[in-house]
Amino acid sequence: MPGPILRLALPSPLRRLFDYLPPAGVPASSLRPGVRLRVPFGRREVIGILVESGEHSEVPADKLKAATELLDGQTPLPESLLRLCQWTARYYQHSLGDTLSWALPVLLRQGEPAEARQEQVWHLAEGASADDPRLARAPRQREALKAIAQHVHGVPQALLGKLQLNRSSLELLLEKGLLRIEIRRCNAPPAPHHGSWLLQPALTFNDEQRIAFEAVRASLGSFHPFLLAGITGSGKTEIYLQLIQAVLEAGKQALVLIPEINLGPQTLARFERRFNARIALLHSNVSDRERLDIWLAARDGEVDIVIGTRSALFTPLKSPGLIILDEEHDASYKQQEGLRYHARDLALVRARQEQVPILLGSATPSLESLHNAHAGRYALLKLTRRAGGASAPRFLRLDVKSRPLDSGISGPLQQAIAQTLQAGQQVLVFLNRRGFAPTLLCHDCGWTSQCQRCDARMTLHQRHSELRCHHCGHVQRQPLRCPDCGKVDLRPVGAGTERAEERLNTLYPDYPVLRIDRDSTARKGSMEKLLATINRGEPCLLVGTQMLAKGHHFPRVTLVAILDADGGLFSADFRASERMAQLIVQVAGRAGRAGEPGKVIIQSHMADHPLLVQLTEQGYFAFAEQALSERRAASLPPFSHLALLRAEAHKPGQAEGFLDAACQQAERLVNEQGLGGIELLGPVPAPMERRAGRYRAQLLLQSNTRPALHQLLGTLLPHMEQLPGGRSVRWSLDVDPIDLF
DNA sequence: AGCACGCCGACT
DNA sequence: GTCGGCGTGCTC
Repeated sequence: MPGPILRLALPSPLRRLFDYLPPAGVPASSLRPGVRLRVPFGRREVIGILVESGEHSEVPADKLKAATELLDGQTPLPESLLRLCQWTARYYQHSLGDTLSWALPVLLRQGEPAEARQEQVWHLAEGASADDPRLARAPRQREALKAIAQHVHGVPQALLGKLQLNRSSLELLLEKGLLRIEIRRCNAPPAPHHGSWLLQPALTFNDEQRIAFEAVRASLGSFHPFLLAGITGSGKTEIYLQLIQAVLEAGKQALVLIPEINLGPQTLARFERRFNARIALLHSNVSDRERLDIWLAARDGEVDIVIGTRSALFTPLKSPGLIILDEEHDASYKQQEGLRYHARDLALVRARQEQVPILLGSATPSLESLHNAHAGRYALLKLTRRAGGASAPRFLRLDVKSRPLDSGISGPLQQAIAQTLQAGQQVLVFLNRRGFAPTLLCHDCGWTSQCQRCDARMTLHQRHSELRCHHCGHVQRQPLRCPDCGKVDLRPVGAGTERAEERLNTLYPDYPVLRIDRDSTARKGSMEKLLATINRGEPCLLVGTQMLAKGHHFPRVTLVAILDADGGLFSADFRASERMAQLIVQVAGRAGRAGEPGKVIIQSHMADHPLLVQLTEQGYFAFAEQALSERRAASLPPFSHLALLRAEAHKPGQAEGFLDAACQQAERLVNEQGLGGIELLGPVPAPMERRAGRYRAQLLLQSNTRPALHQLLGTLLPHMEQLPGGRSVRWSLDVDPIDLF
């Protein structure tokens, strides 16, 4: 029997629930977990979510307030979603209320009804035609009919004005039985036509694909994690498609997660070509209203396939059948602010909770996932053959020690590029650094383009005559003379994509150079334009950042040049080599697909670095084994578990002082609770101590076991909320950080 | 977080 | 004289 005390999760960083009395006149039976209630909170009103009911409250009776309104009379939030959020909040040591704020559509947090809205949609009636004799003397009606006929899925009421259709012609057509009105949900994907789920026949599998497909299909209906490790072009997507087909045939829904890049439309198009099904795409440009409508439709089973980026993980499904997470190694699955969750890890939890199989796919799986596969936690499915018989690219490590670099491009590389272009083929030049040059230097007095607010140099963007800080976004005009000594001898140091583009233009004046990075594709449609040019297939040069490495296929590229592999070999970040290897393999995978074998030239000052040798001579999986054994030896993840406490403050030393106090607390707790195998590393100033005008520090907690780490965090955080100075210091916890900066 | 309260510096 | 800076306290 539910008691009179309601325990609510509220949108607040405070890691606890708040007790309320039921709103006046609302029967206790309608107060089920997951309903939203409007409540007074401090001096404002917020929307909370009922987590549980109880008989008693610790809170003194005179402080207890009553909720003002019950928002969800009929349908509470799906229990499965609530459960996932509770797990998430506990794992990431985050407030449940705030976790729900990240997980739910904004409009639900603002009190919008959690019920589907209906709209009227105008359709052409069966057998209706513009040649109907009754329209011979009704030109306006005939035009209106033609306009409606253009829209296969009908015209929603709201769009009539935009199409300049007036109500009266439509009414007359309706009376004549030439139009009909359908009532359907707003923003719901169009209902499938009757008949088969397939619009296009499935492709034929090779043996490896069949084995992988059968393994996952056999596990439909129960929790089972799979790691699909398939080289670029080995046909992973076809496996996804045929598994989804099996899910649709079983009357269930599929959730497909993709990285945060422009792959959404491409993926959607491919799915829409194959399936006669209701497909919804969730990405960052979907409006709040649409997002809510899709959320509701998925919850009600009115969508068959949900495709989306990180946050789509929290889309409720009425009858989930399968979760697919493509490019599972991609860092965009990890949220880097607020609730710092990893969608890949949470997808696993969700799959287990909902008893569905989950398929993680990648050509370059993360070391974490490979480790899980080795440990038997995931079934490993390998695809080693390229479909269509294209051969794997050949790698060439080019030692640039003591070679002159011309805007980052060595002599031998210049020759290789020239040969490729002369052979009528395309070249891809990869450089993971935007702008013209990372620094501007006064040759006379040594001044550099230091950012005012960060411990970093501002990057020269020559095309816009600007210096930009890539860390805080500060922009200023490019100085013509040195701000310190006034001399006119400012020199760009180092090279970014803009400089490489300029140099390549000079070196190969007969061929177009296309730059692809965040700056060149910022305007809508510019990426499509660039891709269209590339796909025409004429010889040209592509220069760009990791944007080039993801998803798109360039069949006419036969030479890939990686200008600088050293960052991945020298960095202090223990994940740098893994990321570099993934990037190299992913970029290499863009080349040589149409029968012509691809060549990949990697410039490095450490051309015989063991990891680079391993990667280029024996492939990604050999590299990964080597990297994993190094991680094991150093007790780094996945052989240990990390949590990172970050703090920042306006005054120097303040953040460090705060973390010092936290560290002492943590030490005490470790001793009190006899927690072994935990190390507290720090606090230390962050690798870039000053950023956006704030001084930053961090404290790393490392543990041999996950339970010990979580036990420590569970007791440490409540103390930290009460630490003095907690208000002038902004701090946050990152469980399983993926970069330590 | 959000929002109020409260106590000290340069401005209409 | 006050407008407003951010330290500190609280939210069932």
